Formats: sequence, structure tokens, C-alpha cells
Amino acid sequence: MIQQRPPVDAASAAHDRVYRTLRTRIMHGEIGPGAALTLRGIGREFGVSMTPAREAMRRLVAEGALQLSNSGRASTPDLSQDRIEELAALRALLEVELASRALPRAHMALIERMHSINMVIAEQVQKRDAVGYIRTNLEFHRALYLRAQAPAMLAMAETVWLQLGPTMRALYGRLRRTEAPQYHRLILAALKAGDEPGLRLAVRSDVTQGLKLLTR
Amino acid sequence: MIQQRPPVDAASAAHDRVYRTLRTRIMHGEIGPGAALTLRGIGREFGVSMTPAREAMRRLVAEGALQLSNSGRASTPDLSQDRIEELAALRALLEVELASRALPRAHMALIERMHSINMVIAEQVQKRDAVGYIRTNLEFHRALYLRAQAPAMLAMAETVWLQLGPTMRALYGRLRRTEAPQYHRLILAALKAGDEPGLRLAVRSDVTQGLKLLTR
DNA sequence: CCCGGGGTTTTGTGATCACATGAGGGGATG
DNA sequence: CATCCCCTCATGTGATCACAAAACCCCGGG
Repeated sequence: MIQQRPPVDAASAAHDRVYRTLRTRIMHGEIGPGAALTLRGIGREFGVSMTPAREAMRRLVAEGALQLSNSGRASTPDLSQDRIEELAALRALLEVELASRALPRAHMALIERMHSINMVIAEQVQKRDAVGYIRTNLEFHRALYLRAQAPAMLAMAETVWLQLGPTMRALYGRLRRTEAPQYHRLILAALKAGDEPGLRLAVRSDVTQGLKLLTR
Repeated sequence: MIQQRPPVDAASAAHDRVYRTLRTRIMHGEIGPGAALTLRGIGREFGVSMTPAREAMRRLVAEGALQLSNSGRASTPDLSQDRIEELAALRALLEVELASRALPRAHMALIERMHSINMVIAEQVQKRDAVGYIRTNLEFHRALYLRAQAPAMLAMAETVWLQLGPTMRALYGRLRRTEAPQYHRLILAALKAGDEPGLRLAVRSDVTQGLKLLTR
């Protein structure tokens, strides 16, 4: 067989490329809940052998982005009601803290950038673009949390997003809304005012609102 | 080569056995910060090839139990001061919530079990058994948090424990204490009294006390 | 005594293969 | 028409190998 040897420049390793692509796909809700993934299928799609595909899959399983059946088959998780509520509670816990830590460092440039991101969200809601909505919504939150200077905490929050990805797709897919999330405006207002209690409440409301639509 | 085929009974898969063993070792502080691990070394120790060793290592890296150098070498993390403080804050955030959720379900049998675990901790402090101390201390906390019925949250807390494992070893190794942690008594008292604010404060104090010894 | 250079060894990455097992489908039987 | 069984195929697991690069070591020069 032809053995080509691409450079192993850390970030360009095959397993890492596969991992990042799949991770983004799952986090953004491009894959619905319960979808199955196979090692040879992934390998075929990315033009690699089973080895890097397996490493990427293991990593995603470790982060909760994929579930393993008792026979080793991997699929995106189909979360129970309890699990969804628990993950929403985790989002609230982590993101309220992140927002709180970011508040003193949130200058006008950041707020303006978040505002423009929110405009994009409004467009995507109009266009019924569920994946774009999820991606841009996460971008909105991440822009704020990056200012918290708390990488471990942000990583944990992203892990929760990852676990909720496929479920969020199912949620927003059936959602019939025509305007951007109301709580984003509250978040922006609290940031401008330097109002920490208001910010905490607005973030908590924003991250738990989606859940409400699933439980009823 | 001799190809022996052990049963693949899910939990008995080689990569899983390697993973669980290493995870326990790291979480309990049996490995100091900055220790390097090699795929062939792990394979040799567990009598397996590089393949399951690699999967176990990747999984541990994904959970933050191991760091990857820019050339792919794995080692236990040597945490910066900021990182330690952040992880301590995460412990506080998660474990206070877990304790709070466990409180209504904490009956007398649990409290007695936690009390007896605390006795073991006192013994291990006497014997200067750092690893035993860490292990039993985690057992104390886990016994309580299991009652919270929040598996995702507990998993996150354990991930934080895992990242702090090697550092905890370094910490308790240099610690010269002769009695069990004072805040455990406060936790037990608050549990008996059903005092939620007291419990939250006691847990927060307990998980952040160790940090204080590192920062001064 | 310190520092750099070159050769050797170790190490991670990815491909390929053998094997056992679980899943899926088709046909026979009630 | 439903149900169960068997056969086939697909899939995960683990071993082994080739290769490139990083790490290490030892020695010579300053």
C-alpha cells in the first residue's frame, strides 16, 4: 500500500482533525440524537484508517459527546428528561459563574461585539437555520466567558454544550420562534450597567429557558 | 506471534482495564506531578500492546488527567497557581450543589457511614499515609454526593478530582497535620441538623482549605 | 567547568490484519 | 400473518509493523 507521511505538526495530526470536525458537528447540532457512528465509516469519510478514527471516537466518548452501547458501538446520546435537566442545571451553575467573573473585564468593545453576534442570531432565527442558530448562540456565550480568564471552567461548560448538542438540534428544530432570545438583551443590559445580580439572573434564565420547552 | 484472545466482555476490555487502573492511580495521588508516561511502558506494565495503551492514554488526556507535550508525550499535569485556584473554585461550585441536592436524601445510615469513613481518615493522617488519605477523603465526599442523584454533576466533580490528583499528593505529602479535617465534622453536623446553609458553607470551606496551604 | 554537536535510541502516529462477537435479514414453521 | 432461528456481514478490539521526529547521551572544544 502507498504509505504517505503527512507532517505530524501536533494540530495537524489526523486523529485531531477528525476529532475537531466531529466535535464541532455534534456541538452545533448537525447530528441528531441517537445517530450511530462506525470506525470504518469515519475512516472512509476522512480518508484515514481506523486508528485515528478510533482515537477521535474515544476522545468524544470521554467527553460525553458520544455514548457507547454495551457492544462498543458509538452513537450520539439520546438524553433522558432527567439528564437534560441536570445538564441544564450544570450550564446554569457554570455559566453564571463565568459571566460573573467576566463582568469586571467586559469593556464596551466586547459588548458591541456581542450585540452584533446577537443580530446574526436574529437573522438565523428568521431563516429557520437551527444549526446556525446554535453555533452563533454558543459564539455569543463564549465571547463573554472568554473574558472570565477561567479556561478549566470554560472547558467544562463546553463539555456540557457538547453533550447537549444533538438534543438542542431536536429542540430548536421543532421550535417555531421568530425573534432572537429575549434574555440576550437582558444580558447585554446588565453588562452595560455593571449589574452583577442582574447578569447572573439573566444568564441563568437564558440557559434554562430552552429546557422549559422540552419538559412541557 | 502468539495471538491469545481474551473475552471482550465490555468492562474487561484491555483498554478499559488500563484506563481504570491509571485513572485510580492518578486520582489518588499515587503519581506525582510532571511524571511522564509512555505507550510502550504502559503496554509493558499491563502486558498489552500499544493500541489499548494509547486508547487509555487518550481518554485520560481528554479528562485532563494527563497533559500532552507539543510532541505528543503525556505526563501528569504540573498545575500553575492560577489553575489550582480555578479547579478549587470548580470543586466548590460543583460540590456545594451536590451536597445541597443530597441533603434531603441523607438519612442516618449515610451519616453513620460517613462518620466511620472519617475515622479511617483520622487513622491515615496519623500514619502519614498520603495516598490513603486522599482516597478515603474522596470516598467520604462521594458517599454524600451519590445521594444527589446527579450523575453528570458527580462525573464533573470527579474529573476535577482527577486533575488535582498529582497536585494533592504533593500538597498532602508536605502537610504535617495530625488530625482529621475539621470541616468534615461540620459537614456531618449540618447533615444531622438538616441545615442547608451550614452544609454549603462547610463543604465550601472543606474543598478550598487545601488550596490555602499551597498559596501561602 | 560549561556548552554544543552528532549519532543512537526512544517514542508517537498511522496502516493493516486476524479474530470474535453482535446485528440484521431471510426463510421456515406455527 | 407473526415468530423464531440461522447464516452472513459488518463492526470493535488488539497486535504488529514502518516511519519520522523528538529526546537522550556522550564526547570534544571552548
